[in-house]
Amino acid sequence: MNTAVILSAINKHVLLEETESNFLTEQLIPKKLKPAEFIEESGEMTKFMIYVNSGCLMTYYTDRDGVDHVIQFATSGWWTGDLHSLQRGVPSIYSTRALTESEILLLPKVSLEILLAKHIKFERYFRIIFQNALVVSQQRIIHSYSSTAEERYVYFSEKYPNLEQYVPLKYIASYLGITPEFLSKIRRKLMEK
Amino acid sequence: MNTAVILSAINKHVLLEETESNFLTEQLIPKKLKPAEFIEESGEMTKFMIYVNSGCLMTYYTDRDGVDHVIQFATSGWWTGDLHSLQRGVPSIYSTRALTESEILLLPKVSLEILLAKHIKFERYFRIIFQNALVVSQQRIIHSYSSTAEERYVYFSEKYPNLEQYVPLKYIASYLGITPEFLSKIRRKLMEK
DNA sequence: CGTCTATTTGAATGTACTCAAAAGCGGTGG
DNA sequence: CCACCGCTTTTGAGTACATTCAAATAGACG
Repeated sequence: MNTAVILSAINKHVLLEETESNFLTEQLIPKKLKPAEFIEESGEMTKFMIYVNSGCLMTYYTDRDGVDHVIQFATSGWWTGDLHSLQRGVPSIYSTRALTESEILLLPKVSLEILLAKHIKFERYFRIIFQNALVVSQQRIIHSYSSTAEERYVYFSEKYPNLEQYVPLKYIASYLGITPEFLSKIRRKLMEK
Repeated sequence: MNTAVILSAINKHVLLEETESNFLTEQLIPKKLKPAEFIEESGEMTKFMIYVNSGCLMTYYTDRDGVDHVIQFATSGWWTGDLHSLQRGVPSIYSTRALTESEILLLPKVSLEILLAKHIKFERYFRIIFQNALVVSQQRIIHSYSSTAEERYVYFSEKYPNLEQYVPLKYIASYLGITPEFLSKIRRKLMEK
């Protein structure tokens, strides 16, 4: 496992100096995950940001009725984790686990803080990352309010065509905010067309 | 109208130098809005970020059926506007207008870029702002998926008790993702309790 | 092959929407 | 000061979208 991928991804947004690249590389903790393996469980303190090098992870929230709600699928090139827990030092309300064999890089909270304080470029990088994520998140809200479940599903499968191959449908249903049974009915209806 | 409010708000996150405060102050364009007055219309390029000094604005999206979907109410101390349009230079899909008499400060796109490039503190400030907004946005998604319309309304009125006094119910319904008729029925049901 | 989990199916139900109409409410002008 | 206008909110009946629950079927893995 190496850090070439993340460095080139970051360099699309900011131009890192040699020292900055090196510093980041030293801080990152590589880790491999097996399918279904947890990297973060709700109730725990979040200790790092998670960068996905390869594979696919999902982050979900379990409500008071015990129902899971997937809030994000993270594939190669995505950051994931619970920002709120990380920043405020409160227990996380999310769990994150691998859906497939995955290679990830962990950036510990302290390292992130040093990175942000000492190396200006990273402030810029994360500002851009968060700004983009915010735009996407707001678009998701709009889309969930102005479309039917069927439209949301069609949109989802067009946007993430490959995800469907290895993500169980029930998690996709959860991400779309519907029950697995209803997703099944939507899919049958679409097949018949 | 003055900039003391915004400066002190920013200083809660980063410590601005005198020169930085001054530079920001010079860039900000104060503006007063009357109720129902637009500051941004969908289809136009977004030219600035909007800081709300006083009053209340709302940002909404009009879907292909002509239905409005409120995505944000911005009261004193909030930033609003269309980040996506601002950053990418594409026409905005959102409209923003005042709900009450409001005083706002406009930060032009170019000024923002200079601010970010030349004054490190602002990268940090906006990184924090966007990060917090992202957390809130994700919580809103979760809440909209794991609660009924009634629960969402109760939560909303507890979280923004004052908003209800001057925001028409139909916009609150829109923000909650329900029809005005249904909100009316929810309210009656709650009154009867 | 058996077991466990995911997916599908169907019937009954519930939540929220649509449409149409009435009631309320604030402003404006005669 | 009241009548009228336009807009918001309420009401009710009928409907549609999505859920629940129970059970059958299909797939994956040891």
